Amino acid sequence: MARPAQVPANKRRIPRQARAAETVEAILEATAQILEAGGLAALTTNAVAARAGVSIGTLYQYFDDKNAILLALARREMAATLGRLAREALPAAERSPEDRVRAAVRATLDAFRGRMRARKAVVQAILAQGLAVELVGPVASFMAGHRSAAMPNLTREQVFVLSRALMGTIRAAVMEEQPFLRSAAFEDELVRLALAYLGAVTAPSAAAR
Amino acid sequence: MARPAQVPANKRRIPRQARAAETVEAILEATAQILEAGGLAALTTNAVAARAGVSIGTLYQYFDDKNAILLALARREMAATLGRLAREALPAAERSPEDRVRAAVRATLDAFRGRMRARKAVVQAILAQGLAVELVGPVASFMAGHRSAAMPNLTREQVFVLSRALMGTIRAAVMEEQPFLRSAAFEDELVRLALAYLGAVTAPSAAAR
Amino acid sequence: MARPAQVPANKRRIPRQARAAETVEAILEATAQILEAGGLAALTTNAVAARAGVSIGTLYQYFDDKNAILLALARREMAATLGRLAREALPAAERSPEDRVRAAVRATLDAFRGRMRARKAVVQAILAQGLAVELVGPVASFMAGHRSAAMPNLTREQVFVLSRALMGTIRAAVMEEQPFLRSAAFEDELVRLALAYLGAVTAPSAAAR
Amino acid sequence: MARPAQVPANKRRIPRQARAAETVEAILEATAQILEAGGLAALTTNAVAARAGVSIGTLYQYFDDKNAILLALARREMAATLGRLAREALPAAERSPEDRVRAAVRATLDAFRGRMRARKAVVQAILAQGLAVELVGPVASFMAGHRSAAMPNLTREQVFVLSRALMGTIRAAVMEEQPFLRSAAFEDELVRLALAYLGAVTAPSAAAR
DNA sequence: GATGAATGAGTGTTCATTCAT
DNA sequence: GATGAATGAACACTCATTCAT
Repeated sequence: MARPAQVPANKRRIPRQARAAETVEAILEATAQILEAGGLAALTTNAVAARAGVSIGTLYQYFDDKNAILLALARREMAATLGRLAREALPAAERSPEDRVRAAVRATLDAFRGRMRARKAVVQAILAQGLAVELVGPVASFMAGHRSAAMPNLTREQVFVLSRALMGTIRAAVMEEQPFLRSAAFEDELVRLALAYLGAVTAPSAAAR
Repeated sequence: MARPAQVPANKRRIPRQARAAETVEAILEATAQILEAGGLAALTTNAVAARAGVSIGTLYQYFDDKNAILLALARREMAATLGRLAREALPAAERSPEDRVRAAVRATLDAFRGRMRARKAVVQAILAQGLAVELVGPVASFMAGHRSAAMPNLTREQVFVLSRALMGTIRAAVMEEQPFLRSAAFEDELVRLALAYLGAVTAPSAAAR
Repeated sequence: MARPAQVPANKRRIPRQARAAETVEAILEATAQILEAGGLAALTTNAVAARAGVSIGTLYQYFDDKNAILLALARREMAATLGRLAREALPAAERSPEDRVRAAVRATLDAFRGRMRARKAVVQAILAQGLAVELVGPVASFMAGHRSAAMPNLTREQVFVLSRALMGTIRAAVMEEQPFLRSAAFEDELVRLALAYLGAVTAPSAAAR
Repeated sequence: MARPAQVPANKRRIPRQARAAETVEAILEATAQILEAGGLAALTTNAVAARAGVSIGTLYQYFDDKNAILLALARREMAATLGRLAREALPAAERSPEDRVRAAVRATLDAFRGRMRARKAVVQAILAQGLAVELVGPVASFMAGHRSAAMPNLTREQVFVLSRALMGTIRAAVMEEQPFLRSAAFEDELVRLALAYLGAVTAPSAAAR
């Protein structure tokens, strides 16, 4: 009777009490930890519930299925990356192009420096479901959007190439667990790559078919 | 690298007779077809055996476990890519830098244009096991090795950035099933990216820390 | 029969206040609706509580367990059938035997014509627990009792055969969702069956062992 | 390779070896026993496998799902009933109508005299899925078919009423575990019911609307 | 060598029920 | 009295792998 009218499109419970919010957080944290420790193969619903200190039933009160947990985690991580971008890259907007690019590169690198294996697994799971666009999209459009202010409009392919070249390289470094992931030299090369490509796009002399 | 013969140096039988080689081939082909049709989730050993027209027991006569099949398939695909590189990129070696880069890009693109889903699944499975280095390595070192002939020595990081930027971008296009994967515009941008980066590395004016 | 009041004589609260009675009614109505819409498989206590606009805890304040709800619903439906019989069959008592039989048949058919799926599910659930006697009993004894007034005393077996033949045929029509359930032809045949059997019992020439 | 081409429309294995046939039989027998002992509620796939002395995986090698086991059992029981009908009712064909009806009634009663609870559960399960027509149909059409030789063609409703009145009454006796199920008096009344109805249908004087 | 029947640990998921708030 | 978050036993089902034939 007279429900508070908060019930969303998806049928699962939305936490209204403090305890419930804590539970959701515990589940996501447990998921991240398990991914971190054992990768995607170790991620079972029972394991998540156990590590979250929650019964399996509770887990299903907040998430439709195993996948939904992964998705929620991915969204959370993406939101964190966007936040970092906003915090680090935007303030650099008035400075030189190089500074701006470097800020963006560093924000992305930072995003991957924390829980590598967890991120790896999340990324993997997301890609396996064709949800990449939904989740990577915001980050890419952020990059493109804020660059177009001082730069020629990039084509669809150019935005894609620039964002994926950077993220793909970082991703590879994460996946292959390259030792130089945290080095300044690696960051420098990424910046060089982005600047060079942007320069080539702006002055389209070469590389014409 | 240079393994003695087709199948791993493990305890399982190494096919010495024609029929055995056919069986192995049938299993690998069945695996590729199933991956292509249904992705990694559809790949069960029973399904592979059935499609290969072989009993499940026979399958285990040639492969230690499910993973070994995937690995063998990955090796086969990598070998094909290397072959393409050798065939397409090497003959272009005497021509302009752009031609050489374009040949390499096209060879890599070609490698991904066939069985996208199968490749996607193989790549996914391989990455999930941290075997990327072993398998991607040869391709990367090929690129680096043959470029250094007419080019300044690249640092470890630079080889990594160049190869992974290209492969990562292509990989992303495959994974996200981007419509422009087969377009000339996409190939052009990849070439532009590689040339720009190589140019920046050669003339290291900007982007120095 | 003549139970003191609505709900079982068990340990759970007997509604004494208006609001409580409404709650019980809401729960029963919700149960019927869910059975109607999705059958027995869709009947979960949580679904009932939700549709009744009541918390799951409240539901358990009025019913011992899920089964008790089903039982209460069954009793309610049986009471309705008995009421219909009393209303339709008794007034016909002074008329011809055929009229009386037809009135009884129609009353029974009517009882099944409303919420077929709900009835089906209730009947199913009841039968599954061997409670048929308790619930079908009253109806059967009604038929037998009121017929014996103007008719030779029937043996135990005969009462059983007559009542179950009619109810069993109707039940089968409901369960199999026969299209002619609502047809006049079907009702005619049921009447014919009952009259023929009654006639044969009265004039026991044939069928003697 | 070169499979014997026995593979049926459903994907599950059809037993080709003797051992396999035994396994299927063991599973069906276990199912009947469990139903007999504990009813439908006790029928879990694990219980069936355990009682059959078979692993749960084996069970699923021969049956698509739990339901399929029940269906197979139902079919087996129905086949038994049909066999009994053929054996008992057909030889009586040249004798009096009463003898023929009695033979049919007895065959049906016999069918329910064995494992009452198992039958009860099977019947219940079948009805719950609307498969009644498929399974009861043959028996009903047998009754109708062999009667029409010496008797007026019955309408759809009449065949239904006759067969379901008999089976429904027997079913009720089984479900309610009536003590007279095995008595001669009960059989007599069933015969009387069938004969009376057939007589009334043949001489349609009464029961016209 | 080949077969395929058998295995069983393990998975995701449901839902009746409890009890602290 | 009412709430709804939490519980966890139980379930149906999968699939990599073994081994007697």
